[in-house]
Amino acid sequence: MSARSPRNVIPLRMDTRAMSCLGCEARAACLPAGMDDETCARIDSLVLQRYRLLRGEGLYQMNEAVRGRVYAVRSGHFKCYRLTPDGDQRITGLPGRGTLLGLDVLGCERHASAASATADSVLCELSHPRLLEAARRFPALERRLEQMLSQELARQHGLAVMLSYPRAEQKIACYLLQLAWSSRHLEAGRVCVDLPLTRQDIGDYLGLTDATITRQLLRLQREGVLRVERRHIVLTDQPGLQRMADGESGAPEAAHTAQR
Amino acid sequence: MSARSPRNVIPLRMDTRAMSCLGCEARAACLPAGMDDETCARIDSLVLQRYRLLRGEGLYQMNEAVRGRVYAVRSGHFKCYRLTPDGDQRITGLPGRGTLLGLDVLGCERHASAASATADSVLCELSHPRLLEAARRFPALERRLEQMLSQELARQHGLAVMLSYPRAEQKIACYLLQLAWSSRHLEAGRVCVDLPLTRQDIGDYLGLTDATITRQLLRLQREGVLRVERRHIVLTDQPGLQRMADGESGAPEAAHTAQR
DNA sequence: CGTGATTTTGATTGGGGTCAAACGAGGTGG
DNA sequence: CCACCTCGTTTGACCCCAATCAAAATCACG
Repeated sequence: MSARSPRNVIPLRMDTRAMSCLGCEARAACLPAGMDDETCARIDSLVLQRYRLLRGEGLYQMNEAVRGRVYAVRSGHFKCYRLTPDGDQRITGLPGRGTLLGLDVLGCERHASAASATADSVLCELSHPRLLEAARRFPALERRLEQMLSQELARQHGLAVMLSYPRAEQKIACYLLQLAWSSRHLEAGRVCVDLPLTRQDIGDYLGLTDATITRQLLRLQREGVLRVERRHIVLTDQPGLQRMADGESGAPEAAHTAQR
Repeated sequence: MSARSPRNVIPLRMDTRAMSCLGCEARAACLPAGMDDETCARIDSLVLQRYRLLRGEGLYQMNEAVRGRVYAVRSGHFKCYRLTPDGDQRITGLPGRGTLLGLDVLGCERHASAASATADSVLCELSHPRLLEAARRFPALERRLEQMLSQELARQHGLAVMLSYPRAEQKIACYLLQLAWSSRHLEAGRVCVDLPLTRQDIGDYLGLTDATITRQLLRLQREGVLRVERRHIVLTDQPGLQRMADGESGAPEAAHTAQR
């Protein structure tokens, strides 16, 4: 009902380099991307507070009053979703490390979607008006802000494309590739990803059901392009996965499947 | 292959009030929304040129170099889409009157999606750098620009929600309601809309096929919520259509279909 | 070690895709 | 004015994929 309760507001020590933007692991993907330490420190000084949110905790609810805040994801993952009249959630985005939350409500009075953490996370809270004011004074920040908005739009376009794929296999392959693209950590030479969501949530995101997610993942494993270990996925054949995302089925039957 | 060919660049007379932003029919939905004539005239002076595009003509192609331009739709409709490797299009957005095109490529070198007119249209071309510079000088414009970006993001969220509806009926109902919301012209007391797209394109937009669009439209007609006359649709029972978009089927069998 | 959440698995069904043909309207040229 | 062509729409038959419902299994956590 109410906003995020104050007990979750854990003011982390912000004086150390590690806790400031300077030593942030998301620095390269966040507002200060590509900027020198001096500019980065200026951006850091815009941060009002840093929060720690536990998996499952909400940041804001649907229809909650907008408070002129923008949040940067320092670590963890979030989901943004709307609740339909009949009670199930439709996910509108999955902001991860370095992403800004709250850019979609500038002219609005109330949030059109809710946001909650899908993993233990740390957020940096900024005042939206102060951020804009700073942008006006520092052109580099202004350009970066525009770029991030633009990226966000492009990301949403990608989501629309993914959602309109006809086959479940394509959607999941595409989703996994996206994850692999952002979280690049290797394991025995293979790209591997940790799913930040339950099967249920992945299903909501892709317009499928949890049962289908499970089945398709196992199918992809059977086809030999990846290995599933609960939430941990090892991509053993990334090009093959890419081919599936592009719509080419496992069986190479189609010699000339030009559709249009 | 190449950009919009120069012969389509029809420099319309811009000196008259009717052709300027002051007398534009999209004024209330475009950049100068809510501004006085003086500010509106300033915005008008930012317009480099106005183009007339015929139905089917392209504005830019995928992978075309970005030229630092932003386009405002003065009249008509556009579709933005990506081509998949196997040749069919995935529509990422359907900008209409008053919308800005080209906001999604600020930090990019090349367009990730193509744009073309789905109806005879008039575009206003602006220089992106000059627009931003003007925004810096006029806070009202800056706020409006942010608001439009924000709106665009919210629109995309709505698209994602629509695409993840499980049933074709819901998607189409939702799409029609969106159309009705923007184009409000009445006919014998009933809201009616003219589809700016072919069945094929609507299908691409909603992740369905043209055959399904046809069948669902006729089904909705049989259910009595609308009348189909080629591209012209009369909504005879808007609340009923809304109920369908919300997922409540025609048959009121479900007393407690809580799913989650 | 029990409890609830998450994941897996199975059997069944229906919605929408696919393919193909027929139809209709608008435009062009003879 | 009509023949012709093309594009968009309608319609039908068939089939497959993913939803649904339900139960079992596994994991996470106190």
